[in-house]
Amino acid sequence: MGETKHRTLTDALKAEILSNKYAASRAIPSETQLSRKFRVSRTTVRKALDALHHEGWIRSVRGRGTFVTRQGAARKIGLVVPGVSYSEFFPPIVDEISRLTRDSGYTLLLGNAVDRRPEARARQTISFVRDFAAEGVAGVVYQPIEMIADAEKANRAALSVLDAAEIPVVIIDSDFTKSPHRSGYDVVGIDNVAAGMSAAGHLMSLGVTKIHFQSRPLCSASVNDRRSGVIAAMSSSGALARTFRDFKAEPDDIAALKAHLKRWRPEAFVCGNDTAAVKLKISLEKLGFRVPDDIRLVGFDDVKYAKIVTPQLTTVHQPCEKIAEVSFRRLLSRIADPSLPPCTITLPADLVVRVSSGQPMSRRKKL
Amino acid sequence: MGETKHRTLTDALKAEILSNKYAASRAIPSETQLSRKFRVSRTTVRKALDALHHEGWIRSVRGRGTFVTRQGAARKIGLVVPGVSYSEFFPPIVDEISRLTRDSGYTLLLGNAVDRRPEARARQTISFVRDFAAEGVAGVVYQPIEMIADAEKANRAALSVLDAAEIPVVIIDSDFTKSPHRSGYDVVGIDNVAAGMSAAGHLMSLGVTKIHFQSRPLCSASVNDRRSGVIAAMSSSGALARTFRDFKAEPDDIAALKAHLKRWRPEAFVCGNDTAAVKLKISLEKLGFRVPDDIRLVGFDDVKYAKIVTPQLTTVHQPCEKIAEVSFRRLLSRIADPSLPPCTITLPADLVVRVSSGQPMSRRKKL
DNA sequence: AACGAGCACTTGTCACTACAACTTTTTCGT
DNA sequence: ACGAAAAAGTTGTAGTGACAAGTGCTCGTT
Repeated sequence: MGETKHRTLTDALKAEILSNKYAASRAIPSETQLSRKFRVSRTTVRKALDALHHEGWIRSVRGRGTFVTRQGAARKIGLVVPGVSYSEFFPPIVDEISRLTRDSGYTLLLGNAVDRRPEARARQTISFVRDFAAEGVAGVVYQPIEMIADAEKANRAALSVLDAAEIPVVIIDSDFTKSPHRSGYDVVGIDNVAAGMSAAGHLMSLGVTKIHFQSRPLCSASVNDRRSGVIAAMSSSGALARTFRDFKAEPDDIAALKAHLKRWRPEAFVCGNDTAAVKLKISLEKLGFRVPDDIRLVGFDDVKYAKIVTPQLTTVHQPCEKIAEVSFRRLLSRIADPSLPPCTITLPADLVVRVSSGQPMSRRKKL
Repeated sequence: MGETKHRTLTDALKAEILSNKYAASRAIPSETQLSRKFRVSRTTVRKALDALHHEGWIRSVRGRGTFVTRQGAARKIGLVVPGVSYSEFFPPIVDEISRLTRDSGYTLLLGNAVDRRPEARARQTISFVRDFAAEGVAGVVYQPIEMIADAEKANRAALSVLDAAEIPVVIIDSDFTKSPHRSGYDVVGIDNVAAGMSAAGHLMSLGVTKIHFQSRPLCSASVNDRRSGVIAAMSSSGALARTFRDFKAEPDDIAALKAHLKRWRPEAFVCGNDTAAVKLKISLEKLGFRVPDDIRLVGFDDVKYAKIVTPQLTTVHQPCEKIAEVSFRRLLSRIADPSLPPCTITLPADLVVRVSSGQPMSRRKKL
């Protein structure tokens, strides 16, 4: 089969549309004009146009002409991430979304805020979003701004620009509003509450009772949900609920850690994420505590170095590629039908048991 | 435009395919035969076949002929619900899914287990599922069996029949496994943890501290998640977590209720669902407690009579139509691409504040 | 100046023809 | 009797021609 006339014509027209040759308000050349220009019959032209119509690039009106649709004109997708290099969560997501956009005939615009200071990243994010709206992207995959004082306000400000231009948005990782509130956008990520329950449930099954949760002062909604999951798991076994404590501090704040350990004597820390868990391990060792013999640790995300550090980190795996795939598909669906009800899509997050969570209590006592 | 020749031919062929006129292994009549039979040109026949091909009913092989696809042959959807009449949750879902299946050219097979005894409903469900598999349905929307001792095992048994036949399944309402575990199927429902947080958060904002959670001894995973949400919300304001108590009993178990009230003196009950809340209200009144003056109540689901009973019930609204719509769309997606990763889709569930949750504490004390 | 008829142009539908690419069946030569 | 070639059938591609249905503009009449 290979290259047929109508197929080459389809591709040629796609390329012309992508290069903004045709304004959205004006009609593209008529079927007879196209048949003359490309030296094919009108039948062939119609077959090519049918294909484009089916893929949502154009729409035709009898008597008036054929027009490029909004989606067709702006076959670009924006991806907003606050600093690819600052987390191991994003590189695979960027890779996967790049692949998917290319496969679907879209162009990817990457807005990667790279400033070290979170406030500057917030400002950068807003300027990216403005650019995307000006470029007329068909949709945006958005990772919320975190680690600043009024994160929700900053995210609202950025997304209101896209709302004004009626550009669909899918949020990845987790919503920027604190549970149980919702932002009203689609969200794709893992079930952080369930992840927290898995982490705590594992420790409890080992016989651990005094489980504390470490999180940084300005933490994201996902970390809050993980904390909720830990509490929910512990309270499901009655009395255990009373042994929960928060350790809300930077993981390398040695003084705060020392005071916390002395006062509450935790048996295990569940940390907001793997990065914090590794830092906390270093802090604990500085204070003379060994992991997992004296204090057990569990993290979240399953970053690359989680199985390289000593001891290997027990953590909850974050399926980045699948999150990217699902969020992109969802964005395409929403571009096709903006009236879809906003929903949260969560993917399974499996606990990966390694060394840092330790052995069962009874066995340890025997040694 | 109206009825064109190719459109009537498309519909005629669809009807013929639906009536099992053509075996999947044999080719349907050739284009020239169809053009003679329907007295139209081959151009028109091809246009009709193109449409059917695009909708996934048929596939053609050059030189051999045109064949009905698996999906085309089995354009039936199964809907399994354990007793439409026993809950206000299901009638709107059945209505909506009936409408959507019709609109999409599918036939709906309804498996409605109607026995009063839950164990009998479980057996009925399995026989429905067998019938569906024998009929060769393209997919099943499944509401898990509840209220029996080993519900998870029963659900697994029913769904394994569909797995063996490689029939896609979407579960509505909530998974049949206890959090944080997942069954591995798609799930469409509300975020029950967030709903529980909303309910408790509302009571806390009124100044209530002693919030208890009522649930029946054999409750579903969704009720467990709601309970987790209540606990999570209460523990986020520190000391409050210690005032939580479970009241795990039938809502019309007066003796148990009396003992619970005397021992713990709750200020409010969050109930597993609206039905239980209304029953609990009656029990409370029998014991001389008024709602909301002595005890506040919050339910879940926002059933029809929630705003008819006295006092009107504060509850969390369950968006049944949207759940039906989203689950059906998801099933179609999964039929089209069975390799999609299984995910949980949750929709927003808004708190509806009415009378049963009472006034703010301070104002009440003034009166 | 306002209005309407007509004209030029658009897309949508339909028919017929021709051939290419491929598969299955039949026929014919060995 | 067997195998290869031919024939007959299938879908896929491409062209031509015709008319229907709808839009927008022009020109001429009132």
